[in-house]
Amino acid sequence: MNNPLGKARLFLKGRLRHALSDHEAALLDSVVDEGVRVPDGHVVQARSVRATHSTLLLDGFIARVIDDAGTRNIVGLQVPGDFVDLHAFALKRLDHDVVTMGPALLGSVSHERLAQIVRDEPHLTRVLWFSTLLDAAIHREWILKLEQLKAEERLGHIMCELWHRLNFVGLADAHGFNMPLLQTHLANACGTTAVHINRVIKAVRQRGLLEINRGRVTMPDRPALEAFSRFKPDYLYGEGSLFMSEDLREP
Amino acid sequence: MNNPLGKARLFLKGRLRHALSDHEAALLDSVVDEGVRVPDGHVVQARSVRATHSTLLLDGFIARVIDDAGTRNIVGLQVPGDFVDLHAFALKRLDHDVVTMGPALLGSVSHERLAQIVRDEPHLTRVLWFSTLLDAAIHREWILKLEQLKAEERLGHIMCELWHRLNFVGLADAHGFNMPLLQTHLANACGTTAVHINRVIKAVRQRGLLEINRGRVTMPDRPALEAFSRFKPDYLYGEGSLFMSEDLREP
DNA sequence: CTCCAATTTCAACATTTGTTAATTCAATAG
DNA sequence: CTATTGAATTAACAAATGTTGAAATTGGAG
Repeated sequence: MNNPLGKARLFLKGRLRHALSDHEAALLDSVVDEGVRVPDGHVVQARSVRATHSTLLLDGFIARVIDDAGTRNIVGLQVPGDFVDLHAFALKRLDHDVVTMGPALLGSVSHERLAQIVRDEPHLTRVLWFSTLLDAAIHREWILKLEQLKAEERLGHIMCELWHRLNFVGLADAHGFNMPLLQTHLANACGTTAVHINRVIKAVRQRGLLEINRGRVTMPDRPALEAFSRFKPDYLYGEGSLFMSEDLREP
Repeated sequence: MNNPLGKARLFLKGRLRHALSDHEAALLDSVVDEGVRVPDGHVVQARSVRATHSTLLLDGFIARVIDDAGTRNIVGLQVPGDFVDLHAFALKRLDHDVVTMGPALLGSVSHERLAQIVRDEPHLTRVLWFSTLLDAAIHREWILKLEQLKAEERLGHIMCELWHRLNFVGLADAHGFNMPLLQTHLANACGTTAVHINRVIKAVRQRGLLEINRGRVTMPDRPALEAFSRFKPDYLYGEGSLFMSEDLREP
């Protein structure tokens, strides 16, 4: 059953969780320590600081943040089940900060343990590698979104993405999801200003596509929102998607 | 000497080429086949098609392209020495097309060989993993650039990035570099239109910061251009940079 | 050389987004 | 309950970018 109650049970859930053997799932679970609760704004891994551990997000939201000349930019978002700074295992120093958005529960794995896995578990290594490339695929979709979409569509797109990612791990419902991000943060993630994101939120609400208020996102007609935002979930490599790497199953 | 004349000699040059032992450099070199010359617009790896090989770019330029609703968007650029679709080894199917910009020379490695490396060479595996995360770091910087910079600065930023990446592999000179991208392509990579990129090229030329014409990029005052574009090269993980992972040296 | 096609350049106008500043609303401490 | 603070909302105006259509330039093919 792939250790369904383990600390790492959400890792790659909805993607290719079944690519892990029972042994691998148990091993992964055993190297994650007990979760630690941290408050809003906690810096999980700071830019340019030598990393010795990597963090599995067990509960809550995390943003990848780059502060530059007084402006705070969000270059990525992570949801429960994401190995948020596995990148730091190979890079050792990150180019950005990893920061909690709202309180969160964090599991930690030492890089010594990860190095053992790379040495002894080639298949699990490929799965871990895969999970970091999933982040890269999401980065590319954000680039695409920023290059070709207007602010209204960008907002819709990011909300659709979050719904799907949360749905993989069982945290979305038919009408939306809960999310601690403020309008300022949405502006930072959409490459626009707080004033403009407010205009845009109002506009999509009036279109009947999306409602956002105090921690709750409501999607009255998600298919319509996805069409409006030109959102297609393939790049998330979910189970059964066009791109999913079923080949990783074979150890 | 890390096999200085080998096919893979440009791989990670300027970054942590010295992280590879002679054995690893020779091994990497041995798994790359003879280079194949391909023309402009050649699709190295198509979106959603099962990949069986990964490609090392030996000469020329390559773009990561996502076509969507008639528009062609460039979500990444690759230069000689880049393992352009190593991502496809772990993902198996890519979310984007990998396309040559101008004629190019391509080396190829089968995924069977890569799987052997992952099984038998944990340190080399980490270095290959690192190289894909370098792409992710560049993706994040593009997101940052698109979120916070105006078109003039975006253009300057992307040109500074290319200069540094080409400089790592010895293909930049003091005053600029050669590049086959047309104004249309620069527009596609900056998230703007061909008409506007033309305005912008004119503007930065008049500022005395950058000249672009028929395949040649000239930077009369690169430090000034970098300041104007808010470009800082750390995220490229070059030798001696803030973020470079010197720790990967230890096998 | 001449012609042709692709690329670059330009102008006029429309739309989107940024900026500044003020106002309203919501949550919480006391 | 009230005061206070942070967040959300709105308005008016400025700046950046998109759109359309045309003209100029360039590099090759013949």
